[in-house]
Amino acid sequence: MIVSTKGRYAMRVMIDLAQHNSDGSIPLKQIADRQGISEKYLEAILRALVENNIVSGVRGRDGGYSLSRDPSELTAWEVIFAVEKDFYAVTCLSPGAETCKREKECAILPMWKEFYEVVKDFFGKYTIQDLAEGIATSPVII
Amino acid sequence: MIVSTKGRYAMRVMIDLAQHNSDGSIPLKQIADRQGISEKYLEAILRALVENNIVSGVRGRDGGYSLSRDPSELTAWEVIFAVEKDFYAVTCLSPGAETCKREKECAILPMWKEFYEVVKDFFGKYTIQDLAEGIATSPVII
DNA sequence: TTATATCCTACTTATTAAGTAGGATATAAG
DNA sequence: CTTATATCCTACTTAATAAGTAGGATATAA
Repeated sequence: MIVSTKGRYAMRVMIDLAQHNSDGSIPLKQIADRQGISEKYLEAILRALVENNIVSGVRGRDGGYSLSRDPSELTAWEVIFAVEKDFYAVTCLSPGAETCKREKECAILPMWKEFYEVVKDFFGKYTIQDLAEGIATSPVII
Repeated sequence: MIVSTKGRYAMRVMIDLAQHNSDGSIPLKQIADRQGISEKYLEAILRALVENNIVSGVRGRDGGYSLSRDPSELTAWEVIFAVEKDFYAVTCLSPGAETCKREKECAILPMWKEFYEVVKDFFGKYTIQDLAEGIATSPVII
């Protein structure tokens, strides 16, 4: 599977938060109940989103989570990239990877590089607002 | 990582076979040596390719592997899809998945569906011949 | 002070990726 | 018909990641 449960859940949480964007901070428990996701697992996902400045968390009574920017300013790419482990095409392109000896003569590396850009652009063009409003159906699909 | 070592190796094997396409059947050992990949691991990858009618294997003396079609008729998509476990966007779209209860009201499913098509089209437009000839650099990358 | 939250560290378990071992089967040549 | 050379096939092992859990520290409004 290209996108794991973590990425999938993260997207659902974002849509959920967007749909309750005017309600102030939403407690984790509420989201978990609505989405049918384990509280503890959701907590880990939300932490990754907080660390990447995608949502902001407020502690204590009346606390909870909310989008850190307007949903029209947040893209699916940011969300997926924040929670998926190494969302690069191949290991060769991961920042942590040691430089490959075959790199210069590698006939396929340009394809992998382009693929990363294509994926980034694809998810980058979907804003959370679009998705929350249900405008995900694209004319590209036949 | 979106594409695993298996998919990466499979692509390298295909390029290798394309570059030795006129030499008849190429023994596994030769490919493994050239590509620096473990023989036994390569064997598993080649089996998947054989099962998907992408390469054909000939047993016995003077045996080996060769492309089952002209490299211009083989795409990166076929190769990657054959060796990667479940190369779908999300579990919801895997043929083995039970039908999701939220499917009708799911705001994100159309995006996942479109993503699968985008990935398929992207790798589908690269033929093994293109890659073997080193025509992978695309004007799309800046 | 207390109830309600998020934050943080450290686990456990399941699944997949990655790699290995050894024998069965086919085939061309001597 | 024997032998060397291959692929085929089943079944492992080990490492890494995904998925989920537990429990306490910290912050905050009433």
